Amino acid sequence: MNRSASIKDVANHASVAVGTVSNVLNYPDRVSQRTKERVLRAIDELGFVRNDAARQLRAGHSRTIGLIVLDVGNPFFTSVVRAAEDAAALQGSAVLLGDSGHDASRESNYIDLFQEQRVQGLLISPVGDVTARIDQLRERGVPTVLVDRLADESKYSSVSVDDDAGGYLAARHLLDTGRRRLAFVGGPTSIRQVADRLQGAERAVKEESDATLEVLDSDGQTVLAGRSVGNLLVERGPGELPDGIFCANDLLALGVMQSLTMTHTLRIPEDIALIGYDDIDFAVSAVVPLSSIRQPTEALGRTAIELLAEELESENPKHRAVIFTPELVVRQSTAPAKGSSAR
Amino acid sequence: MNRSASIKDVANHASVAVGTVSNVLNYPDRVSQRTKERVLRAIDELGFVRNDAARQLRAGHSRTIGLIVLDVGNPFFTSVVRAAEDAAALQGSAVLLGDSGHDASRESNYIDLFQEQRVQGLLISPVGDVTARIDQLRERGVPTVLVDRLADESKYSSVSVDDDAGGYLAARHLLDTGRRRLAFVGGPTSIRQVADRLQGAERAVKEESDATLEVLDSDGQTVLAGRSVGNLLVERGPGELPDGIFCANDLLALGVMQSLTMTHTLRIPEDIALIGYDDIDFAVSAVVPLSSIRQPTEALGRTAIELLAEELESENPKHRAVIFTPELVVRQSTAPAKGSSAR
DNA sequence: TCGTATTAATGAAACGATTCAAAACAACCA
DNA sequence: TGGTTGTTTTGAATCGTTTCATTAATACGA
Repeated sequence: MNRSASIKDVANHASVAVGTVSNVLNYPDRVSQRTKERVLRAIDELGFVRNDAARQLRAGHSRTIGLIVLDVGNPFFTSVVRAAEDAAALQGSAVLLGDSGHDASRESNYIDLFQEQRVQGLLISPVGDVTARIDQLRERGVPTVLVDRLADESKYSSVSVDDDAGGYLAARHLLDTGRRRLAFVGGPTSIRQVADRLQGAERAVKEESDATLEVLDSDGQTVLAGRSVGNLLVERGPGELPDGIFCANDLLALGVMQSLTMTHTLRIPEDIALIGYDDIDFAVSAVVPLSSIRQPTEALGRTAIELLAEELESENPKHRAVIFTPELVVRQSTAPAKGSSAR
Repeated sequence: MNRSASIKDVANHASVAVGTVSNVLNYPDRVSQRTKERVLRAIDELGFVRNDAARQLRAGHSRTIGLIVLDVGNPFFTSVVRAAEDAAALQGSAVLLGDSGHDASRESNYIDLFQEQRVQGLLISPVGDVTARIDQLRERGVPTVLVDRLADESKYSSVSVDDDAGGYLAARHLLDTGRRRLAFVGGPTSIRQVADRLQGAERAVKEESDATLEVLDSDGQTVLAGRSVGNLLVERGPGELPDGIFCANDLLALGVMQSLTMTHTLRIPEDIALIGYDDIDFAVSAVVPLSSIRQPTEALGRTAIELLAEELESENPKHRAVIFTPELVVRQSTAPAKGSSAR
């Protein structure tokens, strides 16, 4: 059996018209019990499987949604993807996944591919400026929702996380547990996320007249970069040290933690409290379990699908920019210092 | 502009027949320079994009390959996926990715979906026993290659990694660097991978008459499980300790490392050498950079696509089971003990 | 200028599902 | 029995490509 059975084969086998087979598949109520059974038996006997290509050719659109992320290996996106897939499945759509790997040309290739596939809509965490491309897609009836990027609500729908709020949350937590000499460790502030988190932290520190915030630039966002910063810290005199450190992500924090704990002169959290960002799996199983800021990735993925559904339903575009607030996860690395009066 | 332009629109706009437009797209050589230019201009002006559904309806098959993995969040699979995507792109196919999440029903849903999409073939890292399903697919002309699972070569093609060899490699390395009292730390040996790695290690140890191997059961394969095992070790008397530990994966090894380094009584690698498995990103940035066994994930993904291509080309099935050998990655955690004569 | 060989362009048919107006059938009452 | 209403079933038309047998155009030599 080389060619798979078509609806016509099923119709012949069951001695009915093709339209009837189609009705059994799509509008079972229109078909009498008797013929329905005959048709279903024929389907079973022939091992008939719907040809989706023919289906969507007729329908004019597919039942798939394109999703392009910057890096599927990044747990943040992995989680967003999974939530989006689940939400899409609920409304009967499947997700086509593309990984741009921060590469604009790969991104462009995926948009081309998805356009050929006539996806219902596109979710994209863009590499560069894709507004022109998105506008063009919309003209052709393919709505787009931006993911992990705040967009001008009058023009596009988007889902994003408030990094400023996350930074505030982290710094506020350090202050609330009695720390006053804070330090921010983060890569180049040209990265929006880093800049926003720093800004939020500054906002929190300004609320306390006796608190200070020192900014320590890191060379990237890796464990090794964090260790370098940590090594600089341990060489300082006791009076020059911060008592609370907020790292722009968990990898940096783990690196800092390594330096501080390796030398055995500084204890976490007694001498220095430490908090990261992202709440990666490793945070909980660090030598000292790491406090962190968790991003609502499931909500991001789910909401992105919902916004897309909204765009698909209404003809006139009424876009929404949904901004989520991250969540503080407290662990041992920021346990209150002895004798401090946490408010 | 609601409906996107079709090949017919392009033909009208350029005052040629539809067949000519199709030829410009598929066989540019058959078309004269002049008309080719006219058609291309029309395509550009109308923003024409091929409708892939119509295309594959005509062709009878798609240009996509289905890939179902157990967990996209697992770096092992992430890497396999990326390699498969790249290899597929080279031969002009795209990969549809499905994440079964170790759930047989999700797996089954993806197989259904891919069958409706008329994928050219299927790569699958199966949850349960899918042989019946695979046989059925093959009858309908959809070949399948098993990924990360060794299959009976007379029946199926597969790509897998030799865990026994990996275990041997790890233990042999510990022996070669002078260690003699080895320990294996690993979860339930009901997991095939764990059992095979242990078996390989035993094989290496048997080669040295003066070497011993102790098996320490861990409760799962996590950092915390490793730390528990490590805590038991540090309570032992000096004479009862192993001098080389092989952990069934890197997470366990990192946990063991945490326990040993936290107490400051035992040094890595001077007192105890430590080697893991998988070579995750964290291995290199551990407090003591961790030696590990790297699995050739890129080769797995690439080869899976190649085997699928072989199955697609030849009508009569001549399957191959390709087994890859993992690779030793030496880092500081297994640096030779002082004064030992590594051979 | 004519015939022939070569190259280019044409357009109907096919792929397989869905849709929908029309036909067939069934049920019911007068 | 005939008419009316409601329920099932039918099958041609359609979606947008590609294919391929035909036809048209062009080039070339005698």
